[in-house]
Amino acid sequence: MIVRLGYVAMSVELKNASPSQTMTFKQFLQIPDREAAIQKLERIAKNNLTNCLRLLKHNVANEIHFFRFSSKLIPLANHEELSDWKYMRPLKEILQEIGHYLQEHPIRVDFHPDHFVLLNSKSTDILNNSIKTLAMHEALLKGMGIDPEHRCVMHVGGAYEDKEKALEQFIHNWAYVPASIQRMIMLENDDTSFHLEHTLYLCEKLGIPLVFDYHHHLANHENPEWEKEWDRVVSTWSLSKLPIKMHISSPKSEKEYRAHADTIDREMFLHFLHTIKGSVHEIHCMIEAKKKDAALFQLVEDLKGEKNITWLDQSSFEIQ
DNA sequence: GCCAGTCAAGTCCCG
DNA sequence: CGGGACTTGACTGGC
Repeated sequence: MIVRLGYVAMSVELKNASPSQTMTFKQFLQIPDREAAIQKLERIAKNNLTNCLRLLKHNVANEIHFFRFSSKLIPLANHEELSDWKYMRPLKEILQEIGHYLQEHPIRVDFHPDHFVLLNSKSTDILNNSIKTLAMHEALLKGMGIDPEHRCVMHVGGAYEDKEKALEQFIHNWAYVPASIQRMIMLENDDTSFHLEHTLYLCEKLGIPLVFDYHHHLANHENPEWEKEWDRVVSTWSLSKLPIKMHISSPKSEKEYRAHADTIDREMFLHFLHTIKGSVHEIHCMIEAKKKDAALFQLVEDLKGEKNITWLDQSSFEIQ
């Protein structure tokens, strides 16, 4: 089984390369000239995308083939007071530049909008805003010339005091989600409300790939034996052009179990891999650690010399 | 130049 | 039912 490692959004190694610089609405209102304020937003967005390109180059230099973009690339893109702002126009060139770079240096890229994007809300306002935010993600991918299919990881959403009802609400709302956005989505089991079986239920019913988060599963499960459902998880990827992906992180501490540690616990990761090896040809593991790319490099160091592992490059290996 | 506080979002918890 | 915590990185203001 081939394993490729990726990391999230920003680098702790590459300096002054934040892809998430921002302006709050409050700051926006403090600039008296609205045009000037919008130009500042556009400068920030362009700068964020330029930093994304720098991050991609950093990834290529380190043979990393898997990367999650920040979802904060365009500050206030979805704000209701800025609905007249055509934010995509000034970004066309830099997006194309990123697209060209990705054609020459293929890296699997995707997004993970933060959990204010809720597809199972009963409120049409929240649902419509969520769809709007997803449409922004779609536009960014298209601007880069990337097929948006299965490029956006989401959580199921709010529990709203009744998880079974909340799951049915997701199915109900799904019909109102444009088809092009539906096909962008992957669903992840979360650490407080919707565990693996909940998420599988939706994924199987709606044909959505499931991104298994091992740490979330340890924090939130009904049945601890995820292995029994693993084949079902793999099956949700059968229609995808992309290899199965999962999230890997380690608890910060026993007390702050759900919080992410700086780095990845080697033993936990190896245990997981040995459990699933043979079930798929290739798996992509997204490292979600405080230390971002440094945690990935650390994990690679920690796995060096491990028997049954043959390194393919700086971030990929084959495990027997 | 560092540290504490602020900001944004929707949900959830507590009183 | 209302206010604060939660979460995360960026940013601001005070010293």
